[in-house]
Order: sequence, then structure tokens, then C-alpha cells
Amino acid sequence: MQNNIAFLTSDVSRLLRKRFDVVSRRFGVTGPQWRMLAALRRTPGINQGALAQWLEVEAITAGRMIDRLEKSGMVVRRADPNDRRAWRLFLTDAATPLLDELFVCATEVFEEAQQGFAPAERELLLTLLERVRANLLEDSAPEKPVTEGALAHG
Amino acid sequence: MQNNIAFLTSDVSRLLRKRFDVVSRRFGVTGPQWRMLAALRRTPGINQGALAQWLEVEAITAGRMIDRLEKSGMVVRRADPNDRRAWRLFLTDAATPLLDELFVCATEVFEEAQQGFAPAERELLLTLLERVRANLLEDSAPEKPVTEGALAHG
DNA sequence: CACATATAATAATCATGCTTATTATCGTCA
DNA sequence: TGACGATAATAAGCATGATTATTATATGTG
Repeated sequence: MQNNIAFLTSDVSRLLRKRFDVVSRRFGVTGPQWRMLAALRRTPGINQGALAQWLEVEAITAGRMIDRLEKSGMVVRRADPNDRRAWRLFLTDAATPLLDELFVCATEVFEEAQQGFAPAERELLLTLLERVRANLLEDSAPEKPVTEGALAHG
Repeated sequence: MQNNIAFLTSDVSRLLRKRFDVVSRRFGVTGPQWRMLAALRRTPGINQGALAQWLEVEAITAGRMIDRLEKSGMVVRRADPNDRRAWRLFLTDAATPLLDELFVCATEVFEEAQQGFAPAERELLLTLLERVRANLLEDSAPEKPVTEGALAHG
């Protein structure tokens, strides 16, 4: 009963986070922070809402992570000239070499995690997980919006 | 680059937690709490340290979860007659029917997650995840203890 | 232009996870 | 018996995730 998709992904995720924290502690970033930095390298100038969406977390969660990354000098917020509500996000010069080093560490951790896996098994695992993720990202319609048709009937 | 074992398990775990929270909210428990209750049903009278080990979390994490479950009337702590440091943990009468209902909800969520999976694929995914977990649970010896032999040489 | 609605970000509050440190008790060994 | 190390639980403090509510600004419509 303890071996279902929820418990196993939760376990593996937590254990990986723990491993990665050990390796990355000297760099002063956490796993999710590294992920955010990687996203910013790919799309500099993105705003917080779009970044949150890309990382699949809530805006407030991304906002607080950016607070910490800004404080630690990895990220800067610049006012968006076209929208005074929004910030545009950029990596600082400190972030790039850090990301390069982190990539090496991450590769080591992944290697430990998939020790004894044939290449085909590695790919298979990722493919299966992607399919699960896609299933879960689909609209579950837990509270479907009231349509005009429904309103007409109400 | 965003599709590696760490990001994918983290995503799937978080998305599952979200789904499960939606379904289980009316029962007033979270996913990890449900897991703890299930463990307690299996091994009533267990103490906090052993329970934490079973759930693969730190003792303090388990302790605070038990605080909340005790407050919400699902769990009771009873003094261990043989060890005044320890608590023995038991489910209350309220917990059992709750667990039965939660089981049904969980099954639905797992079904959504693995929509379109053949039975063999479901088993395969679980097997691969179990292997990753086993890899990560092995001693990584990040700071290996100094052996007597090493001391003799030092 | 004015008003209503939508959107970007933040505040407050909670649960789960961690590390490090502290307290109380147990067990063992001199 | 008394001291010392091990163990059970808790405290303090931090990061990541969520929900709900609030503020400021954009935007679309009459």
C-alpha cells in the first residue's frame, strides 16, 4: 500500500532534494532556486507571473523565491517600462558561473539516483513521468466555470 | 533540460499533492497526514521515532504532524509505561472510517494520474521509481566515518 | 472620460520538510 | 551508585508549497 505513484514520487523527490541540498549547499542555493535561475537564463526579462507559470508554482511562491535570490545577489528586478505593476527579472553576473558548476553537481546526483539503470530504462522512466505529469496538468474541472448556457437555465 | 528525474518527480509529486488536497479537503487531512494515519493503522502503539523512520522523515517533522493530528482528534499519545521519554501512538475511533473514505478518493486520483496507462506500464513505473528510491536510500557516504585503519595511518 | 473588470504583485497564514540545539530519560560501565 | 554516552522528543529558525485577501495598475466598455 505504501508503493503507489503518490508516495513513490514524493519519496524520490524528497530524497533527491536532500541529496541535491548536500551537494549544492556550498553554492548557497537550493534545488528550486537553481531551477528558477536556469529558467531565467533561458528567458531573461520574464516577469514574475510568467515565470511562476513556467515553473508551475503559484505567483506568490515565485515572488518569495525571487526575494531571496535578489537578496543573495543572483537576480535583479527591473521596472517594466510598459507596465508599472510588473517587474522584469534578470540574472546577475554572479549567476552564470554558478549555474555552470551546479550543472556538474546535478549530473552527479542524477547518476547516483539512476545507478544500475540501462539507458533505455532511464528514458522510459522519464517518458512515463512526463505522461503522468501531462495527465495531472490537464484541466480536472473541479469547479467548472458557469457557462452562459447554464446561466440561461438558472 | 527541464525533463530530468528530479524536476519530473518533484512536479508529479506536487501536482498529486494538489489534487489530493482538493479531494481530501472536506475530510480535513492532507496527503502526508493520511499517510501517517495509514501507517498508524498498520502498527498501532508505535513510537514517534520509529514512525518517522517508517515514513522516512525526521523525528521533528513527524512530531509536529502528530501534534496536528492529535489536535484534530485523529491520534492520541499515550505514555509508554516502559520508557518515560517515549509516546505510544494510537488512532482514535474517528480515524478508521476516515481512512476508508480516503482510500476511495486516493484511488480516483491515481486513476486520473495514470490515465491511458496499460497495466504493465503502471507496474513498470512503480518498479522504476522503487529502484530510484532504493538507490537514494543507500548510504551515500558523503562524509564517511573515520575508520580505525585510517586513524592508524593518520 | 468614468466605471467595471482583469491582472501583477504582495501580505498573512498554514503545512511539510530540513538543520541545529536542548531537555529528559535510559543504559552501561567503572 | 554515579557518571557518561545514547536515545526520545521538542524548540527555534529557515525554505518551499498552498489559499485567501489586498493594493496598484491596465484595459475595455458605455
